[in-house]
Amino acid sequence: MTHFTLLPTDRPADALELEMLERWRSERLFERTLAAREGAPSYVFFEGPPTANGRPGIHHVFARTLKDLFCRHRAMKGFRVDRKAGWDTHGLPVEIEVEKQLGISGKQQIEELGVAEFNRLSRESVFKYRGDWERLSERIGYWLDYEHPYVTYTNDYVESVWWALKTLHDKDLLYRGHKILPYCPRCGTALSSHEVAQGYEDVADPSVYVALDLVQAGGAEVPESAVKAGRTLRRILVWTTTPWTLVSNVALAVNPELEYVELRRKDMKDDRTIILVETRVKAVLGDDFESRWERVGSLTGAEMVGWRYARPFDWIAYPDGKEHEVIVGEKFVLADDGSGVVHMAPAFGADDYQAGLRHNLAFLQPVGARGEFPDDLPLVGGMFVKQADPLLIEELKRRDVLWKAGTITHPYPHCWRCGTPLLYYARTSWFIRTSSYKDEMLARNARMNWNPPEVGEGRFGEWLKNNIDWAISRDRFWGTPLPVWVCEQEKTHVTAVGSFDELAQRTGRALPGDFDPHKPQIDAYEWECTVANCTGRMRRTPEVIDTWFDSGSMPFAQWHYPFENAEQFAAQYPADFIAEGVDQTRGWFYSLLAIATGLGDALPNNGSDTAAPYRSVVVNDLVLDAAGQKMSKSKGNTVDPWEVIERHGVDAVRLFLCASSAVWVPRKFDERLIREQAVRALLTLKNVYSGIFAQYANFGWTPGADDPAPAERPLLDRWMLARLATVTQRADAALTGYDATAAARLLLDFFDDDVANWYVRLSRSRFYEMETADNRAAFATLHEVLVTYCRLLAPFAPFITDWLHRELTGDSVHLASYAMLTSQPVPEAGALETAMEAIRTLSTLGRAAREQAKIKVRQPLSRLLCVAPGASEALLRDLAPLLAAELNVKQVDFATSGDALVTLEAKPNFRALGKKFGKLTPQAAAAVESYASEHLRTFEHGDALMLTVEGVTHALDAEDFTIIRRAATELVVEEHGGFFAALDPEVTPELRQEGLARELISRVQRMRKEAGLAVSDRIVLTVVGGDEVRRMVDHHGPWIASEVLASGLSFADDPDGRYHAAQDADLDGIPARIAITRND
RNA sequence: GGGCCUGUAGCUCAGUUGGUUAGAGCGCACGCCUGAUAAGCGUGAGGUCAGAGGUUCAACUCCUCUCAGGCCCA
Repeated sequence: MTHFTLLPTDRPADALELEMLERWRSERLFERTLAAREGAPSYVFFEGPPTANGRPGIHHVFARTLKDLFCRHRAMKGFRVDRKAGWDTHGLPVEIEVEKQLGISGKQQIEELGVAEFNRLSRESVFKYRGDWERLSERIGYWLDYEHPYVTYTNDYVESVWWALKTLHDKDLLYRGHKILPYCPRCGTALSSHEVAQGYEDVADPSVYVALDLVQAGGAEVPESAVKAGRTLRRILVWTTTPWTLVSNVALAVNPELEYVELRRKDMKDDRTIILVETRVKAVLGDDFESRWERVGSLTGAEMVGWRYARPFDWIAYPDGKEHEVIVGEKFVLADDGSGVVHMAPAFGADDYQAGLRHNLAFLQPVGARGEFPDDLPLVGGMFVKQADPLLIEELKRRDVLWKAGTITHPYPHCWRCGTPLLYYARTSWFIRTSSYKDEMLARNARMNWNPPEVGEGRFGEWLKNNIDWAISRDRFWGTPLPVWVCEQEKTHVTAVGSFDELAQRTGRALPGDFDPHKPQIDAYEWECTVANCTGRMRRTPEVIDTWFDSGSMPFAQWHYPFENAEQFAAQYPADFIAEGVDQTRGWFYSLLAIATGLGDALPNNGSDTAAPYRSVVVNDLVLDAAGQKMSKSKGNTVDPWEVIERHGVDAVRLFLCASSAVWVPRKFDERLIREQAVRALLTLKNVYSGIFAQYANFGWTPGADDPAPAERPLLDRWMLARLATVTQRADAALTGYDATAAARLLLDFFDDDVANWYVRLSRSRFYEMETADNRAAFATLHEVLVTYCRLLAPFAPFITDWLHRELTGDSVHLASYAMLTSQPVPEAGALETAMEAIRTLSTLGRAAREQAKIKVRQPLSRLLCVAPGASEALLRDLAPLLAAELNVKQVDFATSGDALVTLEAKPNFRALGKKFGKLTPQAAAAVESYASEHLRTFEHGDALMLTVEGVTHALDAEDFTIIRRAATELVVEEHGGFFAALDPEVTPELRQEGLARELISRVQRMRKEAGLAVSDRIVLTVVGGDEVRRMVDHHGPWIASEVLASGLSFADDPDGRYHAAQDADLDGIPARIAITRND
């Protein structure tokens, strides 16, 4: 006989999960699930590779749960879902980790250590945390092939990336440029826009106004001041938040279209004027400036173009042949802040640089790669530029050009890894010309199924519209080396190398067996320039590439395409599905798209009319702490996933993460809520299995041919199966549509509400008496429900569902399909669900009526009169016994319009009436509501009903209003939404007696329990009491005996003999004494 | 300053294409059950749907603005 193991109750939350993990491992279950789908159509998933240089946190659990969830669902739907793990192993994060470990900092110290040694340590460091990631991923049930991961530093991977870069180069999409880039002086490298995006922080910076002397205006020399010796009469006001760039000032910019004003002090102690943009006068000089200043004149920006001024610092000589100390007109100058005059330092600002090119301005760059001024500069020589600000402000004051100095708090980009404020800095860099195929990226993006859509259209789409070329080179050490060789004599002679073979060919000798494409080894490869008549040598450009280019290459590089696995890659591209956090919008989501679009038909299935490289993407938002604060180490509010999992089990954590709110809304991580929602839901599942199903099935039920066919089972069972089919279909649809939250909530609600709280509760007694048809029907139905529910829930809670599914069927749930166990359609399923819904509504109303009448459910009552609109009357009648039992009434009647006690009312349907009557809807509705009962009765009999409102006449039909039946009686009435339950509160002597019998049964059951009797133990029951008790026992004796498993029941005047238990009882106000003895 | 999201009961969240008593869980109050029992169930009280305008016969729902919070960008 099958034995269903009961769930142990007293074990830690995670004990069962740890057991399952061990089982999965020893069975190699993941591999078996893949093997089971051999030859099936593929559902392609790309794993975004985590950087294994920090411990995974709870937000990683979230993202990985989502990835796992949809992959499991599709696998159960019959797809083959390969899931290759991957590791992002290059880049600054790794280098910084090594620097920390060595206690060194910056490029210089790395070079002192030796790049070879540094990169050796980097390679080792990468997997310092790999164990953590693998253990946690396994623990949370994230199924991924960790035995064959792609690793971005391997030779194969690097070679594929080289191929991609060369392909882009051949398409003229890779070029070297000179641009102002955000630059981290500590790390010594430029950052890409998506890296910069991660590091904005509010900081206090100087806000400095300087007043610079104009020396030439409108072609004439500006006269000297009579008051201030050596100064001119006119000055222009300039604003900056980076005083250190004033050292490199070469020009001022005004907006030609803006109005500027010239002002002079009224007191004449100073005869000099100042010029600034009109709209900023009050902000700069104060609201009351008119009491102190007089307007000398106004002028447009255009008028000032070409004027000359004297720069604030004159330490650096201007190069010959370039313009300097001149006012230029630029439209990017705004009047929102400052003075409407912008100082230009072309080396330190993107706008400045462009203006410099347009106006042939001098280019001063007195700042080294470490962000320091040269040693020979006066005053601030050798200082880090930002630290030099206070000294420079002092110097401005000393020179009497400082107008005012304060501080301003504004967001400023910082290095996302080391926190150093970034400098905008002119650098040579390699770029991918992404802006040249921006439109195609947008077109592909529009074809992608974004969840939620607004991230694709808004956040990502808007950003793509403003796409700028991707600066992919990094002046660092541990990364994929840029496979570009440049002629030392002529920089335009450039060769991109696309494979290791090609490298060998170029150099003319085979690569060594231990060939390592990383720095510094790779830098030793060089050859003679092959351009005709050129005698230069080709040397590798020293940079490595942005690690985002590595991860964005994973679709092909994970297969070492195009050197190997072409067929496999073609079958695994593009991805059907990826999922990452919203922070990847400009990270991986972008790099995948930018690379795939740039490569175009160099990749299979990658036409411009596709959604490649990924068809669907699910974006999850942040995990906040319980108070809604962002988690951060500095706040100390991070959550250790291991601790949470140990406390609640990961099934509960996964369920909570999916169900608590839409995954693309930031969710608060509150353990209290995990307990309330997920732990409780799983507990109900376990209770129903152990406490109802397994416990009693073990008395002798196993699934088999003796079970009645679904069509033969009671209506309650058929309803349950109909619901199950509906829920199966809906959960499947939700997951197919990538709505994890809807699916999770649907499933949790279904089990709690429909299964546990309705089907099981109403069926409980059916499980006690074995081997009847009804008993077999109940077990078969509950078995099917449990098995199917395990399958539906398995993608969310893979542990407990697998344990249960194995107990129930002998097989792992993860080898099952996402479908019902048997799935024979239930006739009239929809009507049955509707009718049961009505019964449940009436049950609520009936209970409310009992509360209102203050009659407890144990006291039987004679009659409940109901109205249930919209449900099949035949089904309602068939279901009525359930309602009668639930409410403990002898009879349930459904009112019909013909009943004498019933009056009819019409409830208008505004939606339908609105279409007919438009503006007259309120009047029409009022008219409908006022219809008399008799009038409605004739309508029910088929008479037409015409309604005229203010001369407008329409025929009304059944859609335009709902007829509500009300019983005009003395009964206790509750109603809601057209549903109506009227309870007859009269307790007749017979009912009273039966109520007492129920009281007695209840008492005895409690005593049995307190006496420690098993549910199957037989007893002898003795009851002592007055006449009323005697009559009750006489009348209901057999029933009482069968309910409490009494083989003997006697009434006595006087207690006698020895009992297992005896007690005085108050049976609803009537004293009695009850004694029981076990009958062995 | 720009883009996107969010604001509904004490708390966490639902609320279909606008349709007239705005729902659930938790918590709370009261009660039931005692064959799921270190469980289970019911009933009830809680909301001017952030605020102000507008469109409409009708707005939690659509539009505009404001406020508050969040993410991303300048």
